[in-house]
Amino acid sequence: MAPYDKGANSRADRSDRARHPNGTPAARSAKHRGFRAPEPTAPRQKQRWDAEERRSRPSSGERPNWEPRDSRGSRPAWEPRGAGRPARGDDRAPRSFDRNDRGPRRDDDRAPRRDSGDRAPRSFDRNDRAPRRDSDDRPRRFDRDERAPRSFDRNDRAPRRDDNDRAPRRSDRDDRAPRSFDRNDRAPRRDNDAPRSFNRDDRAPRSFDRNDRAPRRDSDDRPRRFDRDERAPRSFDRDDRAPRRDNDDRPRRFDRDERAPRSFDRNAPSSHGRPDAPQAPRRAGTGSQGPSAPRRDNDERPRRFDRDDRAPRSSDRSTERTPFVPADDVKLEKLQAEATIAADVDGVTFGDLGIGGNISRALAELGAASPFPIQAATIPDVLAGKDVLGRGRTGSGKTIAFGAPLVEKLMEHGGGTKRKMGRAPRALILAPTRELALQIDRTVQPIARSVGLFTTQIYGGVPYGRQEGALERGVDIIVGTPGRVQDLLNKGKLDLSEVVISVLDEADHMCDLGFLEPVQEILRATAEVTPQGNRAQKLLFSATLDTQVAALVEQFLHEPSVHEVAGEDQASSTIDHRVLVVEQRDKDRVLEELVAGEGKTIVFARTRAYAERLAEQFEDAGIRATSLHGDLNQSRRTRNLSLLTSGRVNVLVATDVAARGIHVDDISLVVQADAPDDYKAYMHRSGRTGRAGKEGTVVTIVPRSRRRKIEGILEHAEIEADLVESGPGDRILAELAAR
DNA sequence: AAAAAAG
Repeated sequence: MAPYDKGANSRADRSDRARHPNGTPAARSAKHRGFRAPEPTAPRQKQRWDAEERRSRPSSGERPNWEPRDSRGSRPAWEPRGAGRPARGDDRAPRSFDRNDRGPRRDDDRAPRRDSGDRAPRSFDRNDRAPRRDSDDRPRRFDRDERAPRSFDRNDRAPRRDDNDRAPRRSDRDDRAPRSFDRNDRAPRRDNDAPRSFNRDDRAPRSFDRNDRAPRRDSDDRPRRFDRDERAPRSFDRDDRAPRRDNDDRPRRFDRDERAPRSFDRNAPSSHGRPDAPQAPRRAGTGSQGPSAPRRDNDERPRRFDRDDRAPRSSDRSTERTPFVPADDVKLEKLQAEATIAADVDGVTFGDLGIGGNISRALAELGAASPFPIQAATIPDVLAGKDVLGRGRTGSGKTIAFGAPLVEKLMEHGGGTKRKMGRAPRALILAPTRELALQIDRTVQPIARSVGLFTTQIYGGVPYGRQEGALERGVDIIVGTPGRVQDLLNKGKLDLSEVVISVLDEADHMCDLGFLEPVQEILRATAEVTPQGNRAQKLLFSATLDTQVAALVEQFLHEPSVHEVAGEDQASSTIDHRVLVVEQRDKDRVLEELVAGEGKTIVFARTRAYAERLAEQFEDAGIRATSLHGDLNQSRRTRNLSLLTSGRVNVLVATDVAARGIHVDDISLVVQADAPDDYKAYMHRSGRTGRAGKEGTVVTIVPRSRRRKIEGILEHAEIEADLVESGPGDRILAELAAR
C-alpha cells in the first residue's frame, strides 16, 4: 500500500526509494509487488546520497565494514554470500538502505551487515529481480528486521521475536511496510499473548543485550535505576519512613519526606491514600532547604527544575497553594512536586497501591515486580481520581505510573461495558512521536489485556484502515500521536466524548508550538465528567515537566497533585559528560572516530539531512549504522530503530525524534553531533544512556563559536562536563569510543 | 531554525 508509504511524499519518497530495494512502496502499489525491474530505481535511490558521498569515500568499501563487524559479532551467515558478491561498492550507498531492508536473508541478517558486499548488489538485484522479491524481498525486509533478530534473538529472545517476526512477515506482503509494523507492534501481541509480545519488544532489545539483559529485563526496566539510588531506601513505610530515611541515605527520599510535606501539602489532598506521599517537593526549589546532603541526588534535578523553581521560589508558592500557577518559570514548583524517594517504595507492592491482582501479575510479567518511586507516588492519586503531574525520566517507570492506574480506573468505571462492539474509548494516551506511542502501547496493552480491555494505536504514517477498523470494533484505550488522533476525530471516526482519563506523555513537549493546538482540540473533545459525575482526569508526565505546561494545566486540570522522583535526573550520575570543541572541518572525522566503538551509540544531529548523511558516512567507513528521522517512512523508522535495539547495528544517527522517551537498552554512548537547542533537549538526549544504573557517556561536539552556548546549556541543566579542544586522531576520541 | 505531527 501506497498509503503507508505515504512515503510518496517527497522526502519520504526519497528515502523510501533509497531504501527500498525495489521501488518503494509506492512503486509497489503501482507495480505491486514488483515488478518492474527496479533496477534503475535502485541505483538511483541511493545515488542521491551515494553519488556524492561515495565519490568522496571510495574506501568505504563494503567489506571492510562487514568484516570488522563480523569479527565483532555475528556475522557468520552472510559470509558465504558475501564472498561472492562483487561489487558492493556501487551499491553501497544504496545498500545501507538496502541493508536495512534486506532482511531477507536471515542468514545474512544475523550478521548485520550481512552481506556486506552483497548487500548493495543484492538489494538491487532483488529489486530487479522483481520476482523474487515478492517473496523474498519484502518479507525479507521486514522479516529481516525481525528475523534477523530471531536468529539472533533466539539466542536471546527467541521466544518473543517469533511473534514479532511473524507478524511482520505476513503483513509484509500486503502492505508491508505499514502492516508489518503494525503487526509487530500490535498484531503479534494481541493475538498471542499480549504480554509476551510486549515483552518481547521491550525485552528484545534487552535480550539483545543478551548477556546481561535477558535476565534482567525484568529488573531492567526500572529497577535498575531506581534501585540504585532510591531503592535502597525503602520504603513504603511511608509513614514510618520518615524516620528511616535518614538512614537511608538516600537523601532524596528523605528529602522527600521533608519536602514532601511541602509540596505535598498542597497536594496534601493527594496524599490521599498514600502514606508516603513522598513528596518532597521538588526540591530544589526548596532545594536549598532541606537537608542538603541527602538530596544531592535531588540536587541535580532540582537544578533543572530549579530553573523553574528558582525564580518562583518555593515556599511562597507552596503557600500559595495554587496548585498550579501558570506562567512564570515556576511551573513546576507550583506544581510543587512531591519527591518520592525510592526508599519509600521499598516493600510496597502494586496491590498496596490499589492495583488489582490481574494487573499486578501483568506488571510482573513486564518486569515490574514492585513499584518504582514515581509509580508509588502517582498511582494512589490517579486511583483517587485526581489530576496528576508527574516528573520522571522515561524508563523510570512513568509509563506504568500512569498506565497501570489508568487501566485499574477504567475497570471501575467501565465495568461490564468493556467488550461492547463499537464502544467509544474511555482513555487516551498521547505522545509526541510515533515510536514513543508504540513503546507506550507495548507496555499498556498487556496491562489492559490482563483485565479484558483493549488498546489501539492511532498514529500517522500508516494506513487508516486498520486503525479505523479497530475503532469500529470498539476499543477502550487509545495510544497515539496528536496528528492522526485529531485527523480521525475530525473525520468523525474517533469519538472521544467518553474519554474520562487523558494522559500526555512528554507533556512539556506537547505544549510546543505545533503540538499545543492539536492537543487542546483533542482534550476539548474528551469528556468533562465521568458517568458517575466525577471530573474526568488529566495526567501529564515528563522528565522535564515545567511551566511550559501551565497553559494546559489551567485549561484542563483541576487541582493537580504534582510528583517527581528524587534522583531520577539524568544528572544523576552514571553519566560522564564531555564536550569536545572541534574545528568545523574536522567534525565528521571526529564523529567517525567516536562511533567506531563497540557499544551501542546514538548520534543526534540537528537536521534530517545531516542525520542521513552521517549514517551513510559511518556505514561507508565500515561501521554498522542506520538513521532515524522524519524523512523516513514509518516502516523504515520502525525498522531502523529495531536494528539498534536488536543489536544489528550499533550506531543510530537520529534527529530529536529519538531524543525523548525512546528506550533502548545498553546505549553506552550518546554523541551530539550538533549541540542541543536547549537544556531540555540536552537532558532528554543524554537520558538515552546511563540507564539502569549503567554507566554512560555523553559527548557533545561543538565548534568554537558554540562553546558559550553549550556552557550555558550545561549550566542550566546543572551538569558538569569537561570541555576540551580536540581533533581527528586525538587519543580521547578512541578512549571515549572504547567505553 | 528545525523537528515532530496528518496527508
